[in-house]
Amino acid sequence: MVKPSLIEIYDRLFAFFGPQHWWPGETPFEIIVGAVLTQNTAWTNVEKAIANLKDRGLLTFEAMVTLPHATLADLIRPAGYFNVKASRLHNLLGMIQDRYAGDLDLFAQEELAALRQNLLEVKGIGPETADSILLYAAEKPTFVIDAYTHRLLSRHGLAAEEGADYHEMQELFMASLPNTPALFNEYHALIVRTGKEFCKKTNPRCAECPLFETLNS
DNA sequence: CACCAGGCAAGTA
DNA sequence: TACTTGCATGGT
Repeated sequence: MVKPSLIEIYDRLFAFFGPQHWWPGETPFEIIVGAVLTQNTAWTNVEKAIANLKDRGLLTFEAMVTLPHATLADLIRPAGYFNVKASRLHNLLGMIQDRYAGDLDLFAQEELAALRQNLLEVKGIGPETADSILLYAAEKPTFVIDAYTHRLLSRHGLAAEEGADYHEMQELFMASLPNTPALFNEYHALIVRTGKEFCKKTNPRCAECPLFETLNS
């Protein structure tokens, strides 16, 4: 098997699926909330939690930052890990309140490296959640590595080994592609789309995947 | 019924 | 450093 380049993989996925219009959220604030809620959780469950907040008019920074823990936890219950995630959301909103006066425009104007550092200092925000927020809510040029990306690199023999860590995989993408937010946005979205559609453990459809022939050529 | 889903932190050796 | 475990709901 010949190892495909990351550019070739992108081209095949884009040709097959077309633009994905990510993140599936309407505002930067909704994207930030969704990024925490989707941690190790199916997106369909996140949608229910977001709807609970939205239906009550509580999907705003001001409302959520002051919501009692128990109330917030109850509203986001469908997303799972609700006690943990309520704390994580409050930790994150607290940091944005303290450092950026609760102003997401100000937040998004911060420099990439400093913003990433500030996000990672929040308890409950790891590299993937931080990068998702940076890329999709603040449009910073950073690449998101998630479980689907890990499987993709591993399956195509592109990961260093089974033990390739987050930073290594991120470097692989960022060293081989133009560092533009629009490209990183589309590429990650396409990887998730492909993973959901063709790589599920239950009912896999590998042979129909746009990367199948590349993989077996 | 068992397994899985767009992580992360804390504990153990 | 390298595992292991807790956190939890809803779909298949």
